[in-house]
Amino acid sequence: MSTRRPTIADVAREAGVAPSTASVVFSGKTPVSASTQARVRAAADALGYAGPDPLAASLRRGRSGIVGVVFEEHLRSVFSDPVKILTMDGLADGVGEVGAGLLLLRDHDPAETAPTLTTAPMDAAVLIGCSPLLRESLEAVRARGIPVVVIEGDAGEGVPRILLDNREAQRRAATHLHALGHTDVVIVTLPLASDTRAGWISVDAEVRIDVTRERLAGARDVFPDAPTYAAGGSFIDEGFAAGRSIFADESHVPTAIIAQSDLLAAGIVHAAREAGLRVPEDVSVTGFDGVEVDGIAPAELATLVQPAVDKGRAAGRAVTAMLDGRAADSVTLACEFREGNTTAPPRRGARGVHRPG
Amino acid sequence: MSTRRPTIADVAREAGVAPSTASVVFSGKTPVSASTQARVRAAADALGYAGPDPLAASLRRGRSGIVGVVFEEHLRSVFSDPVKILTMDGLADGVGEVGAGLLLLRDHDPAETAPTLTTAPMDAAVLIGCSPLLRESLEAVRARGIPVVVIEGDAGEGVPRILLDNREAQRRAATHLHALGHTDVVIVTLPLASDTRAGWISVDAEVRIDVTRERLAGARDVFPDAPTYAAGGSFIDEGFAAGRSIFADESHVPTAIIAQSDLLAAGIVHAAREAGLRVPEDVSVTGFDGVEVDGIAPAELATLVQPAVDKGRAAGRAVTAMLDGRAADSVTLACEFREGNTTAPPRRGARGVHRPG
DNA sequence: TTGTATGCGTTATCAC
DNA sequence: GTGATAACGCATACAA
Repeated sequence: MSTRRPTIADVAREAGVAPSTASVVFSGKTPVSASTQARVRAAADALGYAGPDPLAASLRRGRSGIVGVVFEEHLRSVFSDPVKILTMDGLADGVGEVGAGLLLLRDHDPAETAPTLTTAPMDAAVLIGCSPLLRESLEAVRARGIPVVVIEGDAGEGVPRILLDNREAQRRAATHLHALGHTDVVIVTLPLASDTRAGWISVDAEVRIDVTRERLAGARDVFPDAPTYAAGGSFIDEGFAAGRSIFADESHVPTAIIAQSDLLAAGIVHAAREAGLRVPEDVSVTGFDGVEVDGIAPAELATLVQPAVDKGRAAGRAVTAMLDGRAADSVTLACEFREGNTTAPPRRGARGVHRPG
Repeated sequence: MSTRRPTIADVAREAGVAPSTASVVFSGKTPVSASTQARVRAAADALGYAGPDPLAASLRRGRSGIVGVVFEEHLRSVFSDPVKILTMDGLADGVGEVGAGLLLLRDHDPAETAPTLTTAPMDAAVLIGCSPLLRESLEAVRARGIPVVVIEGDAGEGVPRILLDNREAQRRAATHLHALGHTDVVIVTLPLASDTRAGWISVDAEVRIDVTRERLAGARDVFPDAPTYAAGGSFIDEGFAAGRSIFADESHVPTAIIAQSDLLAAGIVHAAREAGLRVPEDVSVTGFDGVEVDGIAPAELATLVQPAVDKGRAAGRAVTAMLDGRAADSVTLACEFREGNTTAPPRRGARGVHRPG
């Protein structure tokens, strides 16, 4: 018994044909007579040959059939973020046309052996978000001549982007609050960077994550001086922590809170209830994303519904196009404001601007 | 200007060293003097060399750093199934230790170019579910000498399995209903096969999907003759359709319904309400999975909470072990019954009322 | 229709 | 510490 697996050369020898002939039998690229075909198959069976080695085949033809999907955070967080899940759904759909597999990647890898943005065998890459950190490795990827598409981020010149109208959309929510009469508003943002801690931030704090920056800008277009708390991630628990911090000082409770995600908003609603505040009578809350959040019924968040699935699908199409050698354009998708029931005019006797204590 | 990308050989030539030396500079496997190291790096920069080609490197070293995750259904369905998402989460965690990337695959591919179970460049495979259809391709994979682990399925001899105590768990729910006095029970199952249509099935209908079969067996251990409706998938809408069918005949409404998933159960609750039935006063409902389902509050499903994340993590660990050349054992994880508030003794006047106890 | 020859880009192994 | 060489396993252009 030979210790190594049989190769196509072995099969060819066993069948008494040339390696190229055997190869063609498996790929079907060229007509082969039924008799030799049968001989080759028989030889393959006899030897326990399982078909061409994917790695070798890929090397030879220069394509792996793999599209890398790169996330900024820890990989498992993808599966806890409802928006990302929807986007992946759309992406799977979009690349399905070209029939590629999706390889889940992180930007930099703690372990040594893992495939990363620079070392994964992929034909194209889709970045979800694009921090400055990621932008470096991206340079290497582009040097490899691999098509790249970015969802919600800026990867520089020549990289097609799939975007939302984050700033405009967030401004719409803020305008809605303003029209109701709110002036005493607190903003709760997504993380400022991939490694920041939660807490109150100053007006001129540097925001390294695009989505966060855009949505913040939209809110500040209407409420330039609103105190701002940056969360550590888009989780209900983070929103809850933010809410506790905001409601800690009972003598200064804002009349409205603009959260940059629905999960954050849900946590804030929980915190408000804990503090004995009614939503929206005592405090209005708006979210962002338009995902279904469990556990805050009968509250139904005022939010910006984003086309999460379409985002992924658009990215998939862009990748497909580039792989075909066609050009791909950037796309901006629009969010839709859904009023819900978590906003109302400010309560009577609202105090002045809330200050973090 | 050469039209092709530079290779490590080009870099070596440019730097005036041997290809092997240049290679070592990038891999760091062998000490290299600082000076040559610098020369090589400089040459790489000058040529715009982006590092070793992953495909070629993988071919040479026989490892791609990729773990394939295979699903029975359309790939995008993964992202709409809360249980699978949790399992993926755990899996990402589990393989993270060995630092592998996760490649999402379908078992058979409509398009030609996509990597499939048999053509993807992977070091190991994790199957989620294992239908007879899948079992064929699996043979080919094993022939390639690739370690395989199956979650919730049977892939035959020698393939480690990560299982739930589906039958026992479902029996526990059925026993609970029986103890409450129910005898007039309907079972709503998951799909019988990957392509079946929804509808009532006979007692001896063939069930090709393992999970469905096991859970059905558990329910029938207690209610052998219960009418059974097979859903077309684990969706709220499917449960709703099942419920409508069940409640269509007002003169004969069962006192309890055993659903094989929480999503199905949620749909059944909706259908019950639509039919003017109260849950649990008029009809009891049990689910399976223990995922949070939105929209049925204040109902809280009686269900079997399954350790979805642990399932994935266990699979990841098994893969890691096999990749290290160690043996991996099958694991059976236990579900926990959560009573919720959707079960109660059967309503008066129900056929065949039993005394509780 | 089949066979021949070559290269895809690396890296492991050994000698120096 | 560095270099020569030989695979890794396959697919394709081209000749027969």
